[in-house]
Amino acid sequence: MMERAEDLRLSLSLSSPLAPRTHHVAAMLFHSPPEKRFLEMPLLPAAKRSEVAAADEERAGLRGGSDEEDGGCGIDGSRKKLRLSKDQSAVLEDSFREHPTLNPRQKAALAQQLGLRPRQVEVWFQNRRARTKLKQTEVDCEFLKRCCETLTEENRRLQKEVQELRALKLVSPHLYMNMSPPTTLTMCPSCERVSNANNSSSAAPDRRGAGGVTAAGGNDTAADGGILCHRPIAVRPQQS
DNA sequence: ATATTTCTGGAAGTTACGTCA
DNA sequence: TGTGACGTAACTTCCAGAAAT
Repeated sequence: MMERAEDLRLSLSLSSPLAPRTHHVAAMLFHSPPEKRFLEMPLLPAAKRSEVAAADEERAGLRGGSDEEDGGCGIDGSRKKLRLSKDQSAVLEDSFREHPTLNPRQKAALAQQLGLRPRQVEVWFQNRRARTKLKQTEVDCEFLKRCCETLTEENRRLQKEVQELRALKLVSPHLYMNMSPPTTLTMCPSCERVSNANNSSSAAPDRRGAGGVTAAGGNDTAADGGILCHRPIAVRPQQS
């Protein structure tokens, strides 16, 4: 069904330029036998090189026996990067949707099915998880940005309301005391509990007691421009 | 049963290649 | 034709949990 990896690499340069850019297969540095890799990474400390050699030997068991000769590095040690075919990408995507992480058995089966080395399948899944996470982070970031904008706007509106009430209190205290309380419903941004200024025993209980605070009392709610948490913003003026 | 070492696999970050505008 | 941006395969390093000693 699938071409062998060698064939894919062979067909790389012949592949259609219209093919999606996501379809790559890499001929990896990892392909090279350990001795060759040491020549290719002279800057690696000796201790590190033996570590890599150990890892190579360890992983060799996972690889097919024909991997030695198809190392992806040129004579100059440069990496070659090849494309996955459409079919390979589709299969990998399907598999990823089913289970974003693979156990060794699944990895080996998938590798065999696609004509890739298990290591390539492993890398593809690692990168795919990273891309998914990055995308999700972007989405979350966008969502939080919108939340922030909404709250900023709400805060601005409430501050204006407080200013108006203060002004009213100064100009006509009698009217201020007799006015019906604001009907604004307020949601705490952190706990999302809604409080109704007309009902102090609303969904968000005010732990500071029944008295509440006056809008002009210099409390630490919207009047100060702070974050509103568990505190009703619009409160009934205290009756004297 | 507990402590230490080794192994294993994933996340995060980086490098480098191939493609396209 | 050269170049920079971009996507992504492959790599390195670090870490946590499991397995072995």
